[in-house]
Amino acid sequence: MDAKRLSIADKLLAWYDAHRRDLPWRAPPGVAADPYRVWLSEVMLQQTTVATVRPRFEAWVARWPDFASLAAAEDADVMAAWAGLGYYARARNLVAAAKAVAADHGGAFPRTEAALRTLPGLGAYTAAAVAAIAFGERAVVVDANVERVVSRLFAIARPLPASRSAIRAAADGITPDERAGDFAQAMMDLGSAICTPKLPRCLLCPLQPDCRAQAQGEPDRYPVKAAKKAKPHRYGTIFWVERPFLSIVAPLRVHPSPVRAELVEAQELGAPPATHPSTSSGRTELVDRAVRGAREVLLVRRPPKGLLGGMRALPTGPWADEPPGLAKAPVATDWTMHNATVEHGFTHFDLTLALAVANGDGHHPDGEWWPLDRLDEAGLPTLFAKAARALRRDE
DNA sequence: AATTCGTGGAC
DNA sequence: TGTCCAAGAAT
Repeated sequence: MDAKRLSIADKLLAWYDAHRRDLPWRAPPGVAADPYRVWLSEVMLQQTTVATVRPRFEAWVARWPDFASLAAAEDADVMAAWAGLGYYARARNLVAAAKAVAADHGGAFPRTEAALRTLPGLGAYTAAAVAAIAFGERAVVVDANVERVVSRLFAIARPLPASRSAIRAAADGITPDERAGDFAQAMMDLGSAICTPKLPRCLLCPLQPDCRAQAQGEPDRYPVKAAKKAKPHRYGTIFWVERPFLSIVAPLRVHPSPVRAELVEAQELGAPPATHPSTSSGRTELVDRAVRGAREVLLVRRPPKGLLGGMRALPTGPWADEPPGLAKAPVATDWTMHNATVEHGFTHFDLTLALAVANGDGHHPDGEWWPLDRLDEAGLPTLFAKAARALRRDE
């Protein structure tokens, strides 16, 4: 058999049949994929590693197994479930897309790349990937793996992102009419296991004879990338306001926390309170919490768009080029500056946070008093989880 | 076209 | 230790 007669797609698909990864969102060979799982996994995997996604995907589908259940979910629950995964617009768009499917498509998920592309959170890559993997449509699927593999195969020297159109054209040229979904996943498995960014394993590569970069001797020179900008450093303050779980009742009627509201209401009605969403045993636990002097911390909901948009959070002041101190503190009170600071790196800037601590009570706009011993259930982005950890450690 | 969106792991 | 990077999208 003349290897030259086999197309790149043929060789890659043969390699895939022998070496494909077993992933929870992948149907076994010959079995139709579940579009919901394909879509969810593709969104989770945007700029996120398989190792990070795998357990989060399992937990997610156990809680929301299909489009209908997700469309009916509470926004706060969905955002909390996404906490720690980053790029939180993905979670907002996930719910919006699930609702759009229910409202505009009669509950049926679109099956073509063009129709998928109209859903929020489905861009060029994800629409093509879902169309190919879930529905068998021939679509040109270009992610960072494909960019790397293709730029090496054809030794595309122009730097990214200017080379995108050439890479796409080259990917189109090797995408088969049949098994386009397997081909896309094969490219990604190859990029993950063989055609890696550094130290590619060319000796194991089924496409080695076809690879111009390998022939040139320095495959890891591709893809060439434009120089990146320097990251600015910014400063901010996190405000930690704490109060006893149950002190006095008077202010609570006006500005109750969910837990307190239920307790007060139950006292008025002479009935047991409903179980708080974050508790499991109703009045017993509420009373126990009060008796043992449990404490609560003030949380807020960040604005729906922008950095950490829509997420539950600790109150913060502005980000600035210099430490902003107590600017925009949520309450006028005596603050104690904590010794340690929290360092956090975002994609486009690094942040140093000071920690201001105070005792407080009463009303805060959009505020929510949260039981300290259940803070892990609040769904805080990593930045705030770090701050809570730093304060906890020192108590 | 260039920015703005998180986070954790590999090296 | 800092740098790079990951199944990108929206604006």
